[in-house]
Amino acid sequence: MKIATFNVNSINGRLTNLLQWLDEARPEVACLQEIKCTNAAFPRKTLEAAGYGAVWCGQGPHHGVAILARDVDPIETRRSLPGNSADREARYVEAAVSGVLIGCLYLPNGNPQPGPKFDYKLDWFERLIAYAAELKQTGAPVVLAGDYNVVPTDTDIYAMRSWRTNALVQPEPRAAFVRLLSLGWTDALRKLHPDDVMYTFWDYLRHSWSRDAGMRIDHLLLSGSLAQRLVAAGVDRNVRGLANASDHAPAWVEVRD
DNA sequence: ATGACCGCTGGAAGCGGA
Repeated sequence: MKIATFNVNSINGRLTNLLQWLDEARPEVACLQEIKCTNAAFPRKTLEAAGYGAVWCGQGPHHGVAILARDVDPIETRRSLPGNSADREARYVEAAVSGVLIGCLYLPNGNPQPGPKFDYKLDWFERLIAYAAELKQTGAPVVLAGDYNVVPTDTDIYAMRSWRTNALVQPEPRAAFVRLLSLGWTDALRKLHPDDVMYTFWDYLRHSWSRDAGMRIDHLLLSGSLAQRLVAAGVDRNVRGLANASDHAPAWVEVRD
């Protein structure tokens, strides 16, 4: 079973790229972030024609998440992260697919920092950690996949010089990421590729793609029972180099059925 | 490196992104 995560940066603006990637990579599950559309504007029929059922949580011009599943309809289990009923941003959706619980998340960017947006990021992270602890205790096979907006270590970024004050590399979110892992979650790409450069994002600015000035901010975290089934993990880098590309590339894991 | 690049809304220029 192949499970992928892909920040598409507008699902309707990226539909051709998305369909081409689905056709080539053929993931059983695809977690999407930044779909940037209302619930009504989600391209359900087009994806269905391509063989993918979907659940989605849209919001209009920003944010928005979705889970696609090949040949089946995902069974929606959540459409927000618990812990703050006043939080209206569309950043979490969850569904069961073929016996695996899929959490698709879009963690707040947090810039500029310090400031209210950074506080919101850290608060959201705390809620995620609390909920991840609950999920872990169930013992169910779970993947928490998405755009975490955290560069875990300095080896996950091409250079620190121009990013040192950026919210993506600050000690607080990095410590939160470590704390999340320490609950018993496995960073799948790092587990199988401990020393490799595995960037998932290249800024549109400064010719970042052609210089390979990237960073790893999209992650797939596996619960214990799912981590034991992990057989492969990677990044579909080529997707970033295509015409009209998102600034992110898909990351994926393969787990034994 | 004050900058750039992209997508959205609205129908210009500003916001959000990372």
